[in-house]
Amino acid sequence: MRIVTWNINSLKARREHVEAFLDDVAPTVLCMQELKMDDPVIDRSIFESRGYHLITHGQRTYNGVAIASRIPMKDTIIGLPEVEEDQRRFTAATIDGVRIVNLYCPQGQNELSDKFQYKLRFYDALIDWIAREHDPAQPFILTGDLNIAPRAVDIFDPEQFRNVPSFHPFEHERWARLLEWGLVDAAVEWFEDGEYTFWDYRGGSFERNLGMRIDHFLVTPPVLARVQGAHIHRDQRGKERASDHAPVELILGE
DNA sequence: ATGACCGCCGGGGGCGGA
Repeated sequence: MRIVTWNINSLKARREHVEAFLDDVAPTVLCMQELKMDDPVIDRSIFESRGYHLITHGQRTYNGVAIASRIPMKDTIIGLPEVEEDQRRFTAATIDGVRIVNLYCPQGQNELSDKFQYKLRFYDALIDWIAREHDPAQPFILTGDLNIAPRAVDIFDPEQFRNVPSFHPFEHERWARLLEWGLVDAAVEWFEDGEYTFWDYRGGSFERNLGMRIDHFLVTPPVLARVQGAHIHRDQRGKERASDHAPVELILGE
């Protein structure tokens, strides 16, 4: 099973790139974030014509998440109100016996912003829900645009981002709690330092590799034992009209 | 090199993103 997470930054703007990715890479599961469309205007045929099942939790202008899967999805959750607070950021499904949670976590703007408080509440509610409803001994994947660079090597200038959202100690405290519960950063060991998943549109960040690793796969030990590799589809970020995020792929064996 | 880019809505700039 090959699982990809990709913040596509508007399905409308990225339609052709998504279609080409499905045709060329053909992942088993594609978790998407920032669709920026309401459910009724999402063209499901993009996915269904290629043999994918689809669950969507769309939202106009901002946010919006979806999962496309070649394998039928069970026990789907479309939004978790106590976590999202009316912003559409959460989908979950069980695929081939693996519980997959696809998230678009808040960014936080700056540490004095109400949006940063919302980000911290989002993580607190998420951690409570995971601990209450799940068991680290079972196969579980938390993926998506988590908007946290966990280590100094996961961000191009950790000094500049000291106490800035994406690399803030309060976020690292939440990250540590996820790991304490039993999750493991499954992709990182397959990457070199300085391999990122996001580059800002401004200032030629991609050409200069001024990026961050903020799109992740956090998995429980039964999933970790199946990991055969991970790959950042960096070529996607170099295309014309690219998303500012690259797709990240996790490869699982039987 | 985050005032410097991109997508959104709406039909002009302002907001959000990270």
